Amino acid sequence: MIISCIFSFFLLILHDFSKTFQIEYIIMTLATKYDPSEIEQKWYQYWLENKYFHSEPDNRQPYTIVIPPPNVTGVLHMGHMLNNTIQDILVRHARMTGKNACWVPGTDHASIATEAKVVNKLAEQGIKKTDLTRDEFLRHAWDWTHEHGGIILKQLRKLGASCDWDRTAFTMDEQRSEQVIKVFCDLYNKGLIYRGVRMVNWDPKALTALSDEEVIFQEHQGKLYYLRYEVVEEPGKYAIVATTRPETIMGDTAMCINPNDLKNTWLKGKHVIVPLVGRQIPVIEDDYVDIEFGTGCLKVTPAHDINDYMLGEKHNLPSINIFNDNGTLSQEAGLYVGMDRFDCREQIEKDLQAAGLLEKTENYTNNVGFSERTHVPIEPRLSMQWFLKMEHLAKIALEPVMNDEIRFYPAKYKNTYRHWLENIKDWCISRQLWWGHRIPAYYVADDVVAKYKTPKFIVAQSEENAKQELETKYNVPGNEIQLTQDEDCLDTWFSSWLWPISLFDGINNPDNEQINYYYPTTDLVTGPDIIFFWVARMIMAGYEYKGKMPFHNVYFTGIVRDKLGRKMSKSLGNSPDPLELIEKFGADGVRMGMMLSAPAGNDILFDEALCEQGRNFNNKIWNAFRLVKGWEVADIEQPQYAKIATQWFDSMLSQTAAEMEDLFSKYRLSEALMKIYKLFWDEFSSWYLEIIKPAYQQPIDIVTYKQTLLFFDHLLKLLHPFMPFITEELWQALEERKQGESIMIEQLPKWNEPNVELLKEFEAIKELISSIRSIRLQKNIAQKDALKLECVGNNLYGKYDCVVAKICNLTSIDVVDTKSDGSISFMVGTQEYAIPMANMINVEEELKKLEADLKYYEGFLQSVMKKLSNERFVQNAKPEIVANERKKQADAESKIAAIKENINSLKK
RNA sequence: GGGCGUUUAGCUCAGCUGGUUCAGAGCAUCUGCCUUACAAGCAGAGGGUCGGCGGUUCGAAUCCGUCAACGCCCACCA
Repeated sequence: MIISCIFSFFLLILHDFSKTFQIEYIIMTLATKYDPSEIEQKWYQYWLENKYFHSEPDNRQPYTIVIPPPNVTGVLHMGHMLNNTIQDILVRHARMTGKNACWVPGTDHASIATEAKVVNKLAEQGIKKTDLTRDEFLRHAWDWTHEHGGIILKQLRKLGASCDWDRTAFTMDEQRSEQVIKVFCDLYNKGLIYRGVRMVNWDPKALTALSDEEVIFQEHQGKLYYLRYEVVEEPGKYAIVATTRPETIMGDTAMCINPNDLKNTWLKGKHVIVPLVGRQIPVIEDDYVDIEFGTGCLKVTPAHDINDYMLGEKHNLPSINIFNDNGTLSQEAGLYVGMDRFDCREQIEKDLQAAGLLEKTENYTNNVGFSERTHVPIEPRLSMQWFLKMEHLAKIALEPVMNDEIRFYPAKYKNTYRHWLENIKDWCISRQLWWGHRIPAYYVADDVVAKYKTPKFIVAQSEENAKQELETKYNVPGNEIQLTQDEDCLDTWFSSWLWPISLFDGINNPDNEQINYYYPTTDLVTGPDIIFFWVARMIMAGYEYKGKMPFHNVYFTGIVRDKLGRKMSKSLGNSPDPLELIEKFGADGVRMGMMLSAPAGNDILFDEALCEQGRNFNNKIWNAFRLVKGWEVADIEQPQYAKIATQWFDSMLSQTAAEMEDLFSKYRLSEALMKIYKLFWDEFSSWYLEIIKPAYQQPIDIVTYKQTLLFFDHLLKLLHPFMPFITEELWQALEERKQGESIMIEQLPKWNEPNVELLKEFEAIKELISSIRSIRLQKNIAQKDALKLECVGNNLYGKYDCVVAKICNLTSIDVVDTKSDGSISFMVGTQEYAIPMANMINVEEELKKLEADLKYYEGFLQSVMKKLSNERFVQNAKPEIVANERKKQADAESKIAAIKENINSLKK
């Protein structure tokens, strides 16, 4: 075998040198560093031109993702990068495994956020929203949307996102709007939507009601104020009330004590005077009051606190609304009129102090609700709003997630989901905003209501329909009908929850080909922060309107944080600009950086170093390509080492591909990426290519070459979903390609059955080679100085000799009974090897090493023996475990014997 | 106040139903190399009582209990 290796080596040397220049030319034309900038642009354009992203129903299995629509006027941030990288990987992978993949992009009108942006922009131009009519304002908003809308989608293209852009939708485009309105009417007709006065979360900055989900509770360092309320019936005596909000005393309509509170019994049936205000209010009793808190006296302000509101209802208290909608004090307050609520708090503290009505203050931390969008403290407020009853919808949405019909990755969010659904309250769906879907309720003039006994309003898909209904159902003559549409618009999420259906026109046109083919969608990739806002509600809408789940799987990404674990934020300045990153490391590099540490559900600690690792990997691939394409090919016999290497790598590739497929099915994408990373870098580049690499200026045999190109092709395909650009560039250059070919529409190959025995043996060979390299390093023997290898007793891995000889520059590999004097020996498994080292070994050093080895193995043997001599172990453990221990024992014993022999021979 | 989760090498994380894939991976570190694909690289090496304590078991990173630290979600205590 060695002879045949050497023989082919001579053949190589004898080969014609004339083509050397050509080889060097090819290598020179490719830079040593991969430069992604032009390449990315070029291939994205190519993909678009060839419409590879576009999908239409056919007879293949569909694979569908709907994008979580980013805000229409938003810009790309790191969260989007992560989220969309994952989606693109899934979509590209699906495309390459025979599915008809469709990734539908779009944007969200983001009612409150966009309206705020437009208001700000107008303010910069000196225009106040209140000076504009609704139509005028909306015109500005649309202008703004057209100007900035879709920037974010353009940015996604830089990332390589393979969205079907022909399907780009907007939550407020005509088709989507029509469906939203239709659903509203339908739910109203089903009795699930109602209108009423309720305590809601009021955002005094955006001037709108919010849903419970849009309120974020945060700890807030405040004060607890102890106020003195003089008792009417006992002048000069005071009841002390502890409150965090002294500015609401103008709204007090009672003081409440717990009937079982002995220390406050004296207040029963009495009245107290509200400080500063001077108004008398009754003392009422209710179990709700916590005797231990403060003084046990609670001021009751039914208009401005949800609990006080409930007390007010129960005890029939009047309600005084002391705030305007913007959070300033109203006329009804009587005092501090027009002052902001927080200024008022400060002022009232001073005034109470001055009046001697402030007993004391204490530092106090409490939970304050803030608006998710405007970040101002929420004001609980009584107002007329539209609500959606949730009981029925929650019921139909719970089971499918709990029984894994819809799978959550990671599954821990099932608990969160269940808890929310089981404690759900009705959804406040009206917003006092203009930018959004206007509520399709049409108010009938009062006289008409009286005259024709019509309802006060008609809910209908259009004004026209409402009129018709009045005419036909209530016999109102058309010329008497004057309708005014409700001023409010709908919560943004009331359109988002239809997204997987409305994108395929499934509400308007419930039996169309598109919805029938693409729905239910396959995967949803989103953040756990919108599990209630969006995920749960889409599931509700899915079952309510399609009778089916909206998606089969939900992949929850983590939050992107900086490497110190802090959330990325503008104020911290720790959020890199994604486009700059792409410029610096290439889209493929950044994609890899995102994926390297992004297991589902874990927050990712983003570090530029990860993108650098991604870029370095690109470079590695690039250079491997340069090497392979730089070879000159000759029609010569395939060397044995190359034959073995190709067999081995074929198995390695098949095995890894299978493992990757398994990881994909579990949504463990970062692990799949790590698999292919190691396969390419370690197994392919460091082992395979190094083994088959012809000597300098020698050609490679055609069989090995072709096989290598095939391997390269397969590796690129496995890599493509993660790194679409470089893989396309190299795949196109790998062989002659026709116009219209692309790696992204190629299918993954059918893999061979891996040869497990071969893989196992090859690992031993790697260990052998590493050991020899290690000896070279220790003994400072250059690679060019050839060595001999002796196999003591026998040669277990003889068929790989040509590989070892080539890589390690060995002149011979011989089986010997006793190794040469002055040789260094080592073991690979149970096989002992020796390298003759004429005069080069340091006996003392070797002895030291051997003795350390001996000590280790003796200790190891001892622990094995301890187990084996334990009767209970031998009795209870599974037989194969016991057998394994016995094998360990035998191996250890033979190693110990070999080491002892070595020591003895060295000591001679 | 309730619920969930996390704690394994310097960092980020894998370790399924307890025993050779059990102490792993990538990065970082250290040593030697500008070796003719790649210094954005090559070769080699060193790092951990698996958060603490207790229990179950022949055997525990893995199961149970408990404590601690951190994180997330939910909740109307002024």
